[in-house]
Amino acid sequence: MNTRERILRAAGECFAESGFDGASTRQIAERSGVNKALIHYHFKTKEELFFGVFDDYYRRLIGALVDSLELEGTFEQRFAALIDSYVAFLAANRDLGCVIQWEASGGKNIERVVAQMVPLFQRGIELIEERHPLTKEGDLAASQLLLSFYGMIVTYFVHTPLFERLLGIDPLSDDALQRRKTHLRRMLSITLQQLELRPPEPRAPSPSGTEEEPNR
Amino acid sequence: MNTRERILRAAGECFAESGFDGASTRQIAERSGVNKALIHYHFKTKEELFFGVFDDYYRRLIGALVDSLELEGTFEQRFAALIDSYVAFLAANRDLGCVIQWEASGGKNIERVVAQMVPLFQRGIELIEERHPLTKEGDLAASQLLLSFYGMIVTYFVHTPLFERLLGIDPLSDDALQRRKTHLRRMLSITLQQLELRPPEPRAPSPSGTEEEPNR
DNA sequence: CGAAGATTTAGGCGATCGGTTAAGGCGATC
DNA sequence: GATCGCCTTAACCGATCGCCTAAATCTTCG
Repeated sequence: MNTRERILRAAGECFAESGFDGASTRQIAERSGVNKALIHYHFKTKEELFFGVFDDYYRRLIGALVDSLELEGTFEQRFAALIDSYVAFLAANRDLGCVIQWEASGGKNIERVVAQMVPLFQRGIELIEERHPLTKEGDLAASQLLLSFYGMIVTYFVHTPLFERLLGIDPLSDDALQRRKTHLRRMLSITLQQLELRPPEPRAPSPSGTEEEPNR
Repeated sequence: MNTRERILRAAGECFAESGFDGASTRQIAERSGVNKALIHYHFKTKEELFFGVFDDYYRRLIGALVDSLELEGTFEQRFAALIDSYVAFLAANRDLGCVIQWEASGGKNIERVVAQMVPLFQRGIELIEERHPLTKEGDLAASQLLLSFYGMIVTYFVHTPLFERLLGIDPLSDDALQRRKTHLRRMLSITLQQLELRPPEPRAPSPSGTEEEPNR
């Protein structure tokens, strides 16, 4: 492993543990076993080092997700494959998942997260609405569903240290990961099952609002 | 508002934005409009200031959740009330939600998070298993369900800056919050609906495990 | 009032921060 | 062997960090 990769790897760990401000270049240098000045040689500034970690992460994440999107099968099978890919990727790159969490929650590099995530999310919303027109509005709107499954997945990995003490097991063990995947597939299954039906209990007290936009 | 409270409020904002290491006492002093040395007068160290923010947060959160747990009604109504309480609390205290996120993801104060969260989660698991024996194992285990709803809720608020650009609306507006609550209630409804049935597809190859404990 | 205690202030401490500098190794090319 | 370009090193810079000290100000009460 060359110097640049060793720095990137150590930087990912440090940024995940302490955030951008909290991680110091000296700490990153020490963990990667290189001289401190080498960080500023390979990456001009600490910020560009962060971008290096960040872009490398999204390059690999998007690669993994796109691969799973191209699989054949029913909608549910493809969506389940997407979930599995995300889970597998985060299980192998938890540090980087934490970095995104830091930035998405209001870091100064939020625009860089947005630029990567927005196309992914909008493609997901299109896919869902295309297959299930009921998700264009209502309490199972595609955007709400995506946010929910996104939250179910990432929280499991970001909060791993908490859940480890909570459940008394290692949430990243093969066994626990398999159970989490099975649960998520089941949640997907019962959600899609609802979308095959008309809304069962139209409690919404909006008698006039019955406008419909067929395809727009 | 006295000095101590102003410091606590500003500290919560700074810790949420930059993490424990990234937030500086000078920044906190400036934002709260007090002299820098006053922070070390009212709170001996930066760490104790953090604990002050942290404990104050959990004191109020647990108070809000316990209140909702004492409401009358069906299991679904009480669970929905719990979700609503959590959503309302995070909507009003997003900063502090981010602080917990930082620590739960591996901060140095993880033990303090664990001490507060474990009793809450275990009480939740007990309540679910007591009402729905099916959740004692399988792909809708109570722990998995709690983790999922926890993730659906907290991610919405921690990732608010991301979702704001994603959806083109303010996720903390009354309208958006109401829609999120409605969605979460619907997700709860269709999940509990599954628990009223025998597992529809008993793929689990455990034919012997049919023990039942009626009330215990 | 005046003593006593609580609160607030300016200023400075050593340590660490991100980043720079100038001087080496070191292999490839001529 | 000399030269060049890439990589690495120790030493150092000004700025900022958490924290402390001593004096000033405010509050309380006999």
